[in-house]
Order: sequence, then C-alpha cells, then structure tokens
Amino acid sequence: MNQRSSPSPKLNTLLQPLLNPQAPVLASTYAPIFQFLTGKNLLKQGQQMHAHMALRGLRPTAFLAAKMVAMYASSGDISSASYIFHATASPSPLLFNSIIRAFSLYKLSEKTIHMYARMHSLSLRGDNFTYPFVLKSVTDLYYVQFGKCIHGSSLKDGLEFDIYVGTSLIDMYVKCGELGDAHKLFDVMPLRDVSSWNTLISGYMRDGVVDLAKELFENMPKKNIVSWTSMISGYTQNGLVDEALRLFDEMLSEDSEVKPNWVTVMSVLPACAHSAALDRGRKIHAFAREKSLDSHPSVQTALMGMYAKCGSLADASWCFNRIKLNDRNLVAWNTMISAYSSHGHGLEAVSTFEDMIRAGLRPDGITFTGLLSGCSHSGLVDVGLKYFDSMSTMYFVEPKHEHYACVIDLLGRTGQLVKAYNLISRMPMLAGASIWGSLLAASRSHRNLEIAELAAKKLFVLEPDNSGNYVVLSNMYAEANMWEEVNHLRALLKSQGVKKNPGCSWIEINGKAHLFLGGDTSHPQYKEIYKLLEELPEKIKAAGYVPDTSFALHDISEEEKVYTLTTHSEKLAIAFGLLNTSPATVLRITKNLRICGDCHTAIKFISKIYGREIIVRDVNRFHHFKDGLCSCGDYW
DNA sequence: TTAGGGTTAG
Repeated sequence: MNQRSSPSPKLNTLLQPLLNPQAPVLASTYAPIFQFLTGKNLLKQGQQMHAHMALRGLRPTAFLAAKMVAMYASSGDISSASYIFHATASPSPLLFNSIIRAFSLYKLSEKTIHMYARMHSLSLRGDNFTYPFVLKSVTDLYYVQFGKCIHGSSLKDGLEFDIYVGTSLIDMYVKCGELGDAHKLFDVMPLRDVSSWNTLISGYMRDGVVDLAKELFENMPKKNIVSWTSMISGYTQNGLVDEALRLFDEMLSEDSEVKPNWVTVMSVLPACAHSAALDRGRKIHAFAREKSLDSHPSVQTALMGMYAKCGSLADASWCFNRIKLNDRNLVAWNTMISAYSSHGHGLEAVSTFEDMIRAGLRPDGITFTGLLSGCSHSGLVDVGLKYFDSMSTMYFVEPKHEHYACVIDLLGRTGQLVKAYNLISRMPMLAGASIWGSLLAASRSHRNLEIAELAAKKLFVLEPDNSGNYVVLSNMYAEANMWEEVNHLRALLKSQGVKKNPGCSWIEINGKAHLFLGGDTSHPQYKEIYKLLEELPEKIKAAGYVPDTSFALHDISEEEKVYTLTTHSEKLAIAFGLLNTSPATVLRITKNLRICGDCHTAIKFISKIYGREIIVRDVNRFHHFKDGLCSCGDYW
C-alpha cells in the first residue's frame, strides 16, 4: 500500500494476510479490503490492491468483482468498474446490482436499463437493491411505459411489500407526471415509512397541488427534516414565499428533534430572494453561520442569489469569493454572472465569464443568458454579439429562445430596430412574447411607430390580457396625434375585458415589508405620504425636473396625468421610506413591473435632494440611485 | 438502496 497514506488500524488488520507470501490467495482476503476502500475516494489504493491481486494470479469471482465494481464506481472510475463487470464470465445478481448502482449513480440511465434487461434475460431476479436504481434511470429518461412494466416485474419478483421499491415506484410515477398512479400505489402500500409520505408530498408540490401536499404533511404520522424541507421548498417554488418563511419559523420553534440542515437553509433562501427581504435573509445567514451550515458551496451559492436579488451586490460577491476556487461549480459562476448583469455591471459579468473559462468550466445556456443580458443592460453591443456568435462555434451551446431575446433586446435598446426585426425573422424558432415585448419597448423609446405596430400586433395575439402592450401603442399613437387609432385601441381594450395589471411596490423596513399600490390611500400614514409627494414636484422642479407625462395613459387632462404620476407605487414606497428611516439609511424598493420613465427621473432628483441612496429592483433589473444619477446610466 | 436543493431574458 501507499506508504504516504496512513492506513487505519482496521485496514492494517485486513492487509495482514497479504504480508505472508505462503498464505493462499483467496477472494475472501481481498473482498473486505475492496469493501473498506469503497466510498472513501481511495482510488490509488484500490488500483494497487487490484494489481497485487492480478500479480498473484487471482481472477475475481463474481462476488469479488461486485466489490471491485463498487470500489471503482465510488472512486470516480466508472470505466474500470464497467471493465471488471464485462470481464466476469457469469455475473451474479450481486454483481448486476453493483453495476446497476454504478451506472445509475453516473446518470448512465440507458446503460442501467440495459443491464437490468440483461439480468432479466438471464432469468435472474431483481431484489430491493436492484429496483430503486433501475427506477431512478427510468425516471431520468421519462420512460413511463417501461416504468409500468418494471412495476409489474417487481410484483412478480415478490417485492410488493418492500418500502424501498414502493417508494421508488411512487417517485417514478410522480416525476413522470402520473400523480394519480402515484397516489393509488401509496394508498395500497401495505407498509409506508416517512420517505413514502415525503415522496408523495414533493410530487404534489412539484405539480403545484399545494393543498394536497399540505394535507399529507399535516396528516403524516411522523415528520423528519426532509418533510419540512420539502414543504418549505415546495411553497417557495409555488410562489408562496410567506408560507415558506412561516413554516421555517414554525420548524425552528417546534421543540422537536428535527434540526435544519444545509438543504433546509438553501431551500428557504429563495423565499427571501423572491420578496427582496434583505433583513430576513441576513438573519437566516447569521443562523446558518451559527449552526455551521454556511460552509457548503451550495449554501454560499443560495446566499449569493439571495443577496443579489435583495439588492446587495457587495454581499453576493463576498459570498462568491468565500467559495474555494475548486468548489466553484457552474451554478456558482452562473449566479455571480447573473448578479453582475442584473445590477448593470456588464463589464464585471464579462470578466467573471472569462475567469470561469480560465478556471476550466464549460458554460451552459444559463451562463449565456446571464452574460448576454449583462451586455444588453450595459450597452455592450459588439461584445454581446461576439459572445452570441461564439456560443455554438466555441462552446457548443445552441442558442435558444432566451438567447435570441437577449440579443434582440441588445440591438433594440441601441436603436438598431430593423436589425433586431431581421434577426427575429431569421430565428430557427417562433418568437414569443418576451421578444416582441422587448422590441415594442425599444420601438417606444426610439419612437419607431412602424415596428411598434408590428410588435404590438403579435403581442395582442400572444398575450391578449397584458394591458401594458395596449397602453404603449396607444400612447405612441397619441404622440403622433393619431386619435382614431387611439380610440380604436381603447375600444379593443374594453371589448376584450382587459384589466390593467396593477403596479405595486414594497419597501422593507426593520424586517417588515410595506406594500403600496398605485394611488393607494389605504395606508395608515397615507396623509403624510401624500403631503410629502405633493411638495415634492416643487422641490425637484427647482432642481430642474419636468414631469414626463408620456408615461401616463393619454385619456386624461394634463393635471390629472401629473397627479397619476405622483402617486405611482414606487414613489409612495419611497416617500414612506423617507418618512420612516434615518437619513443615512439606504432605501430598497421592489416593484412588480418595470419602473416608469418619469419615476426614474424623479428618483434621481430625490436621491440628490435628500442625499439618499435608493435601490430599486424592477422586474428586469436593479437601479442604484445616488447623487442624482442612476447606475443604469439611463440606459434601460 | 428510497424522499428535500442553489443559477435563467423581458
């Protein structure tokens, strides 16, 4: 054995028989050694034992081969594992199990199923160690029909009472979208354990059937940490972030033996990210640190995502830097690139991408979505186009709809509307609402009515309920004094019963979110808020601000328009923030729509007059206002 | 051996 490693006492005992050259060479000597080396990442030692064995002329039996396959597979050498299997003349069920587990572990799903088929053709029975791995591969490949056959075979093999097989079958049905079959099986299972319940719960959550998941959760006889975590992540994934946070608290307050682990922490963080709850996120970070759950790279990545979405790019990059270079996987790099993009730091997104390539990682589609949107937000046209071209030629990532969307946005923002339109017609897939929406927005800011009409017509079909599209086109018609068209659109809007998507903004103060709708008068402090906002125009007018009423719908008087603008939800939230925080506090506002142009101008002035840093997250990106300027450079 | 997880344009 390798002298440099310090063999454990147990290994020393196992190695003893090998030190005697007179002793017979037996599989029973080597088997426990390979078993010991399994799962410990000791490939070199394993290879040495394999060589030692070969030198003494021992050919592995099926039993020994099974142990060797397990050792090689667990040490990262799947090709040697496969070689051992194929070199063994008559594989036993144990050896089949070993290779099936190995292939399934490496996501070689086709091979896993092939091995099961071969086992079947040799009339060898599968057992409770065979089926769970075969079913996992069936699930990965979405082979429901085949899965049903496997279900039948497992019954024939007498495994209808086995909890592992039963739970794996439920999981297979759930992940292949057959929830009815999953629940039917669950109902007739003679024995269930907490995993069987958890599998079904996560299945309902995955399908968005939150009520049934909740009912199961409440009725299950015993809950473990996976049950709680499944519910928390299920709530988050279904947009019920308050429920997720509430359940996390409930779990902590319950005086049970259930202790959150790193997966739990990772599952609750997106809830903070979603609702921009920075204080809450920081508290969870502190909790994770206290319980030593923060060192896992995936937790650091989830923290990065949370900080980036809550407006703190500095904290996000701090977390990124804490992940050791070797531990930075694709998701971590992607998260950092997207964080820079959404905050308008296109150049940093580009340099992070280059660092990632130098670190030897292969980018995927998500990497390019982040990179290209970063170029778009920062106006890096040539750089963005260059990366778009390199996607398939250098990195073998086929551009998908979202990548075209980024590039069309990139061209549109810089006023290259015809080029953008031509690219749409050359796309290998049909352009969806995001692409036409981006082109419409670009046509509006570059005042190109012809292309706006083209884009809007597509949008009226693709998303007839989105009132924003009607408003943009109607305003453009009004600016061009095309009143007949304005009336026509208004009639269309009415006849289709389209409701305006209400704008809302919220601000977090001392961990509590305060939500405002446009024109909201329901807040207890609304009188003070409106007073401040009414005084505001005079104050900021003195500094040079002119209200831009083109962002209000053109069917009301000029004064009314100014008033509508004054009461936009983001302005209400900012006014509330100014009234309720100390002068040095950064105001962090989140808006459910895109920030309007007039608010953008007004907030720049507010940041100067009040000497406040204001960070606004809209649906697309972040705007950092400071000293009369915005980080987007008015380029959005 | 089965169950829970982080990144994505507009």
